[in-house]
Amino acid sequence: MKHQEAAENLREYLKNGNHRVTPERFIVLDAALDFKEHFSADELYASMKSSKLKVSRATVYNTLDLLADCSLLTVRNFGDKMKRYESSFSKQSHDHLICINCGKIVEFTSEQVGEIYKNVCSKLGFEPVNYSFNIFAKCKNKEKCPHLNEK
Amino acid sequence: MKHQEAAENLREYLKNGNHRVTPERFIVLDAALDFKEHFSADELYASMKSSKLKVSRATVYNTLDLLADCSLLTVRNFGDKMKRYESSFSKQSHDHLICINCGKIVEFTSEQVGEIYKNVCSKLGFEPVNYSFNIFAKCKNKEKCPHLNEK
DNA sequence: ATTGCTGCAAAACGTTTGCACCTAT
DNA sequence: ATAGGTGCAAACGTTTTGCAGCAAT
Repeated sequence: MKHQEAAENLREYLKNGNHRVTPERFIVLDAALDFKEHFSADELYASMKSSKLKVSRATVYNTLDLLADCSLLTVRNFGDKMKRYESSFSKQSHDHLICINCGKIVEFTSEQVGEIYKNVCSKLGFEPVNYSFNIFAKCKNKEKCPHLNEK
Repeated sequence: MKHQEAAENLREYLKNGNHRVTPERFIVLDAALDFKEHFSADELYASMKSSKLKVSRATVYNTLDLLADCSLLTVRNFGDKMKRYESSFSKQSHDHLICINCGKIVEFTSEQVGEIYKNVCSKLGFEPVNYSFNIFAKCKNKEKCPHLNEK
């Protein structure tokens, strides 16, 4: 258990929610928090598989939902068909710019967006839950795009 | 051909891009622009089918991509697995708030978001292409959510 | 005549589900 | 003892693809 604090949070959440405290859930948590950057459920599953961590695909998917529910992971949607997850720890809140040449994801922060988010909710009479702000853009010199030839 | 101006744009785009000017493409265009609000590819296909418009599913999917490429349609992604499209005409640019109780989509406008979008791109050295700003929220009184029992 | 487009069905893809077994409570 | 979770494979829903025939150029 590399991520003690997160594990404590998870344990708490499980107990309060009539969920069982199973070893698989902590294995997935550890693997997810180890994953640098954003990952999809299947990427995590594949990575765990190759690390000989024996948790089924269904459990990985289920557990990721759970970890998102208890805010240990944040869900991201970059316009393709896969959900992405990222650790909620160790990083201030941020948004994403996706390069449409190469798929590279650049993170940026803007406090203003968070304010707009709250203002819109209060103006429309909704309780804020979450928001997603993604920018799609391309390098100004297409040829220079550092990742253009990666995929 | 109900949407003359759009059809002209499409014809232009097709000719410039080594695409053929086929009747199917204009049928899909018309149906798409007739569709109020946001729609998925399959919703449009189903609706066209029940209107006896005989265009295959593959052609609907291909044509929607094409129409998005030439900016007659705008692509939206609301965090579920389906892409949504909407007419780029007749509406000022806007963003979306999605009710997580009922799925209802509320549109709002904020000029500030557009500015942030451009600023971030120029600061990071990217050419702006597009952005998506989605707010996920819920009605303050869950019981009152007008669409809660719809699905 | 060429080559891109269409329609159809089949495949692909990420994700969810059904079910029998297991295990935390 | 009993929900709830797990693993596996099969199903799912959306989208893409392969291919033979067709039609715009």
